[in-house]
Amino acid sequence: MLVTLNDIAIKAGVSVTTVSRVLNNKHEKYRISAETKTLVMQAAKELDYRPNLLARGLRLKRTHTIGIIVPDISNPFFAFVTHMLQMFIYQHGYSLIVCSTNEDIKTEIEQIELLKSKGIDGFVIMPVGTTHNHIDDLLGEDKPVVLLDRCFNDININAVVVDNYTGAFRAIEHIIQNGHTKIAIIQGLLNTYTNNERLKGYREALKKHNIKINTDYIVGNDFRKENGYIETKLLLKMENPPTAIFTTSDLITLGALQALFEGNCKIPEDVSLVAFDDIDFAPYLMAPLTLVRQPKELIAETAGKLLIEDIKTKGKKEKKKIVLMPELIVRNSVKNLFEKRQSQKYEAEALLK
Amino acid sequence: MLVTLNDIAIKAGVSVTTVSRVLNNKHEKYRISAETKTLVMQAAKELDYRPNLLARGLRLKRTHTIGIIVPDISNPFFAFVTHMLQMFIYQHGYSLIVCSTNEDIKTEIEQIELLKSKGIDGFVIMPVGTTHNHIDDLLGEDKPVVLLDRCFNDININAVVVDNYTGAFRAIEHIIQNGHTKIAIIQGLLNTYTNNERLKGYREALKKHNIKINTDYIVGNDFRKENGYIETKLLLKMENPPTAIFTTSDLITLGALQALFEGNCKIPEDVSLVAFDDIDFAPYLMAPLTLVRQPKELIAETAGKLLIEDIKTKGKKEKKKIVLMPELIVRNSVKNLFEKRQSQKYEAEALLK
DNA sequence: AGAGGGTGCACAATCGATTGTGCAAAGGGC
DNA sequence: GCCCTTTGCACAATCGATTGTGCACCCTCT
Repeated sequence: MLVTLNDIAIKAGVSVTTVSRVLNNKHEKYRISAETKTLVMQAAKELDYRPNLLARGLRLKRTHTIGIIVPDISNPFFAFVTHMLQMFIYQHGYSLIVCSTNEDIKTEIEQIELLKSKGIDGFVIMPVGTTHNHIDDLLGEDKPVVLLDRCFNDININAVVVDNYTGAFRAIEHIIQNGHTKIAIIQGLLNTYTNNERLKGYREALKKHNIKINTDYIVGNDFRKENGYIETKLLLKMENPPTAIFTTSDLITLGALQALFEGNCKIPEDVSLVAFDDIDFAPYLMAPLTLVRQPKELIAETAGKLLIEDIKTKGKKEKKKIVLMPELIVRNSVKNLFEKRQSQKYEAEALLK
Repeated sequence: MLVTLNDIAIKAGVSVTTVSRVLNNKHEKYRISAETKTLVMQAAKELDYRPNLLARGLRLKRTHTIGIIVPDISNPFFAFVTHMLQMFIYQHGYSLIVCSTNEDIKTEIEQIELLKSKGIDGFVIMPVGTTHNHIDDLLGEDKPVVLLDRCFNDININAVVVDNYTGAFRAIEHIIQNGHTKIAIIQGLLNTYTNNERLKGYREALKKHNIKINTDYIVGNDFRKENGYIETKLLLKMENPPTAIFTTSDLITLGALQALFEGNCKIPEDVSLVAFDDIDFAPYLMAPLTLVRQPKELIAETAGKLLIEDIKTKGKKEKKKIVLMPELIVRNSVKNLFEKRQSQKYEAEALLK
């Protein structure tokens, strides 16, 4: 078994109390003599003492552990954010428990309960869905919480999100400015914050440019690859298929690429594609992908800061909602339909001569 | 504060002992009357009791928590394996603490110490480097450990690895069979198990086909993207550049792609490329990538099974080293130099006529 | 009625660390 | 020499859950 305070106490010939006080640097407050102090330090070093963090956590009700609830850590966006967050908090003396929920609200609730039982100091949550009683409960118990990527507008809570609305809006507007009017969107999980905002951006952009919304072009219901694959297949089979597709997550994009590939559809010649979420390989795809990039590093670091601040101030500080701006990266996956018309015009003119 | 056994005891009018026994389903062993049992159950339900896992862990020395030490969770391969592992062990009632080491042995040692202090029940470790005193210590303390992806041949320990040697060997042989002799390898972190094996596969394949090894073609020292980028740039600038490059991790591949892209090098026309590690987007890249795929799901599941078995049998069972076979996926990133010669021959013949 | 056995539960120690309080011993002032 | 202060440390409770042991009480049998 591990070395305990008691072992040190025996070796140093003092009480457990004294050992604890020395090791916690409280020798001044409790007037431990310099002599005793070195004696204890010596013994501790020789025995290679490591505090039992379960016992300490039980006593102090602080575990220096943070829990993160993520929908799916195999999604590159979430994986990257998790990695950054762990790096950040580790520097501040915290460790991270990671829980994947597989986008299932029941699992999410269970995992949060489990983490509470483990006495963690704070939560970073990327919630599924739009109900949030379980998160309200956390707030009620004064547990530090930061929502990440997805949030709720109707509660006062720390949150770090990207302006999904504007991101989607700009993406769609970019497509429209290239002459498209038949634009499809493959949604992620319905009723998530991110999906709602992205859909709103899609709708508003079309509305602004007086393009009638065709609900047949609004498809999908899941952030995963299979969703992107199936919906793209179906879109391609439509009588009046879209000329451009907006995919709302990296995994959806992956599925869409697969379907387009199998259908022998060239991007952007046959179909234009714009994605939400950065994809590392985007520039090197058959068609370098135009996409909406989220500031991933900044998201993770901001969330980490917010949470640790909340823990240190014991929730006294006001809750903040921080909205970060995504960026549209234009590459070469959107066909310019005007140019086509132009060239057709030229060809026509040439014919007339 | 959370509800404790004591709260239930008061509400039910019995002792804490009895409450504990009822809730742990030990009413038979300790002869608790059916009456008392329902009384306690009622009270527990009404108060929405959740056991304090710190206290339980302290007492029982079991926390139902597993720690995973991963070099870099933002690496897609590691992220996927971590996700699968978490899913698997969660079904068995365990949760997962994730620690990234950033390929730093010092961090790795620290993290392992930390996890020990947290009283976790077992480790899954993807170790950095070739020294393993810290892991020997774990074995000495009878902590269940499973190595994953990387292992050491000189200790008796549970491990799940891929046959990196054969994977690399086949990849290089495939390149050779397409007529290449100037083949470069961009290595990952030196002296890691995976890197050593992959390098050995590279060497042996060349040797088998009587191709002299040019050490100028053996470059790189890190599994990250920047390494792939820089080394590819340098390779392209060589006086006598390679005609094919073997990248030994997905992030190295990403960096290499970037360098090739910037250098306006077409794959496979100008340079051939074969990668180790599956990349989701591989089929849809400008040149659909030929690569060595590792059975990721299987790796994770096997490791999970092995670890849980080891925990349940308290290390009584014999240690196993499980070697899984990778698969060479041939796409279109290797140029066939014979065909070129063929066509040159045809052209020459045509000229002669 | 008294012995013997079974039933049903509580006492108290334990895991390891933290901390308010109390109490000797030493030192100083008169 | 006596009282008071200061110094230096230990006692014991506490966090919440688990478990070996002990002990009333009741029933039954002789």
